[in-house]
Amino acid sequence: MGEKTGPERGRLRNAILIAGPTASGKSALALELARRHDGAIVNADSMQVYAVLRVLTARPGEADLAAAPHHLYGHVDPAADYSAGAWLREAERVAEAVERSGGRPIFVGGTGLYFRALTEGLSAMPEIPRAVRERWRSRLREEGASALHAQLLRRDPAVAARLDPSDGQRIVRALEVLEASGESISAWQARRGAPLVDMASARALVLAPPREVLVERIDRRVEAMLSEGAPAEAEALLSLRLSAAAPAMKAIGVRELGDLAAGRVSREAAAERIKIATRQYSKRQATWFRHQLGPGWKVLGGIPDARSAASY
RNA sequence: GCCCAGGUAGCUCAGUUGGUAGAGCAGCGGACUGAAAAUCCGCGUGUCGGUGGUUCGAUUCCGCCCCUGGGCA
Repeated sequence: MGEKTGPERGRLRNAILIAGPTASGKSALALELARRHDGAIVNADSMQVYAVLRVLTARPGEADLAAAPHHLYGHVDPAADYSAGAWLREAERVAEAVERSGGRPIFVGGTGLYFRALTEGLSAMPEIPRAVRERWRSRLREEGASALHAQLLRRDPAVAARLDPSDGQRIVRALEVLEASGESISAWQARRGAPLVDMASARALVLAPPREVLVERIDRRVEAMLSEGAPAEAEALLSLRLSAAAPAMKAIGVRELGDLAAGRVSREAAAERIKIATRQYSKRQATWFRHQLGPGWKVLGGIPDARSAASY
């Protein structure tokens, strides 16, 4: 809202933040910390918000949900438009409710951008009319990224210069914001949003286990998912016949298990492709956390256990 | 045992009329403000099966050996 807070200090004191790549042990650590600090777990993962995908996104199961309050898990219709902005608004509402009731919010997830939103704020952005968004996206599909980059170069040269001509997604974003508001996206971004989380009083942990450890845990997790209903889950999502562009459709495993269901690949091959995609994803996450998190984060170089959690 | 095909990057393969080799995938490094499990950028990581020979020079040509697949016995 229009309230005046300090430029850097977030409103929310004493939050706990746990970031880390897939399969690094975030959820278990969050549960342990929730137990010790009367915490309420708040999801900071862009895929775990979606209904339907529980196994495939490694969302907490029944036992975990019963052990501590959990928020923002599986509550979004996979057909809905969702975004970092929508998530931040929900996170703010939930965190304030938790705080009012005397609990302590514990944000857990693997989406770096969501943590940045939390700790640095997100600039206000204009609403993009559906027709505008659809038009630029379809032009991207039909004309390709570099044609739209040329467009952007004409309309907003400074922003175009900063974007790679192949980066269709960001080019389209710049174009739709410009068209919807008449103002450059760089002008919107220059007006920094206020952070929600006060880093000075927060405990911020980022998990960074050795790569080999992560790879091994990923392999095991994928096998477990396959035997715990992931194929049926993917088919359930696919049967909704959503646009291929819907974010939930991009969850790792959906495409691969769709191919399996259609008989285009063997179970073996599908498993291997899911493992590879997950490894690549975890690598991008690790890079993000290595370089993009602000100051004040404590790096944990291994898989946390219940005992070591006492010192966090 | 004989014949044929093949042994080149982690994998699948291309190539060098003799001047120490390159694609895809995998992998590694990086960027990141409302699709972020997204989107994008960069990087060959190699006793060219082994060993002798010919040659100024052999992964390439020749001999022998080893391994794999197929065929004949």
